[in-house]
Amino acid sequence: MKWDDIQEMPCSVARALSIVGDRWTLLILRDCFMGTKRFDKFQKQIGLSRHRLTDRLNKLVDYEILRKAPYQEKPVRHEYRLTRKGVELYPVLMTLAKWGDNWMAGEDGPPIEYFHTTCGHKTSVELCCSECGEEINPKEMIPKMGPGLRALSEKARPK
Amino acid sequence: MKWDDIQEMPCSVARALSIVGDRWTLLILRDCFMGTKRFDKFQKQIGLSRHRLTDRLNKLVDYEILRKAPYQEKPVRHEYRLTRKGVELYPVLMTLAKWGDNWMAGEDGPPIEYFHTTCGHKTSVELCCSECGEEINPKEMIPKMGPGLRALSEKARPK
DNA sequence: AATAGTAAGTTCCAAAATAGAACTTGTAAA
DNA sequence: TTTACAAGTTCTATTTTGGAACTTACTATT
Repeated sequence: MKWDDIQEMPCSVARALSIVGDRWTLLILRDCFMGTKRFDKFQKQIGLSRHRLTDRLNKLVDYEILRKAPYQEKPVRHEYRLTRKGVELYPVLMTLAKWGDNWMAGEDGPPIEYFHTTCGHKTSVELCCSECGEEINPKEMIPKMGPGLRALSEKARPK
Repeated sequence: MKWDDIQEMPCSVARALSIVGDRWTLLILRDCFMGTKRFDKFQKQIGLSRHRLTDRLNKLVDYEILRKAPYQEKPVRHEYRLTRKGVELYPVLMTLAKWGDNWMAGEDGPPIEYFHTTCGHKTSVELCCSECGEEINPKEMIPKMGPGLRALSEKARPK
């Protein structure tokens, strides 16, 4: 199985990972959420090769997760900004960060803490049900075949 | 920057990605949450090479995200089960799935839908503040230096 | 006018990671 | 005796990556 084939899987996790599931992309997006916008900043903060960075940024632009916006003429220079599609990856990064805080932080504690300006408290994120608002326990979630899968299986045996 | 160095970064996202940030690991864990436990099942469902699968499963066992449990003697066969540390990656997978549903599903709609047995509704997941319960908007979250980073900067200039 | 600096890349090559197929081990069933 | 199964291991060709040097288009400094 080649990496590009992952995108064809009828699975939203696989499809998402086909874009962000490599070594660097989520680190680039983490930096975006911290305000980084320019090529050199990404390169210094993340420490990946310029070659790879070019690649990844282009891919993110192709998929409309970032967009290039000129910030000067002569010579033209662009910065990379999150689109709405990109901003909506925030929960992925925050849940990763929370897991890292809980399981990888060592005895010094988490490197970063978060404050929720809306309520004024030091906070952490929780995954909640959109309907009842309760925190989600994996055992209480039942996956069922959705329209995407049904459409596929109908194409497979067309009557 | 080599991939193994990522783990040393004072960033919980980077540390988490040093374990789960490769092409296959999160797909393996997705299958775990769907109930897959055995080598051959993983291999067939994901389509990665046996070699890679061996590697990734061992890594997940080393990091105590999965553990091996014997399910027969003669010959001894093991299955792979999520530990608590592993189960706590559920929010990462669900936020990825939600993003994939929203942005990668095509016109047939999401392949899988979820039902929350606790409240009985078809649901999707939301990221909420642990303190006030409101849904989180990235702009309302302020990152501040935490104890992990402070400890580091004190080691850097000892007095 | 010459030199250095900056931002955003591109080119090149050696090294590392991967895919896919074949092989191995221990066992049971036909 | 042959076939099948589960869970790997070994092998080689291919792909991806890291890192350093180079490029382009400008601005600032000497």
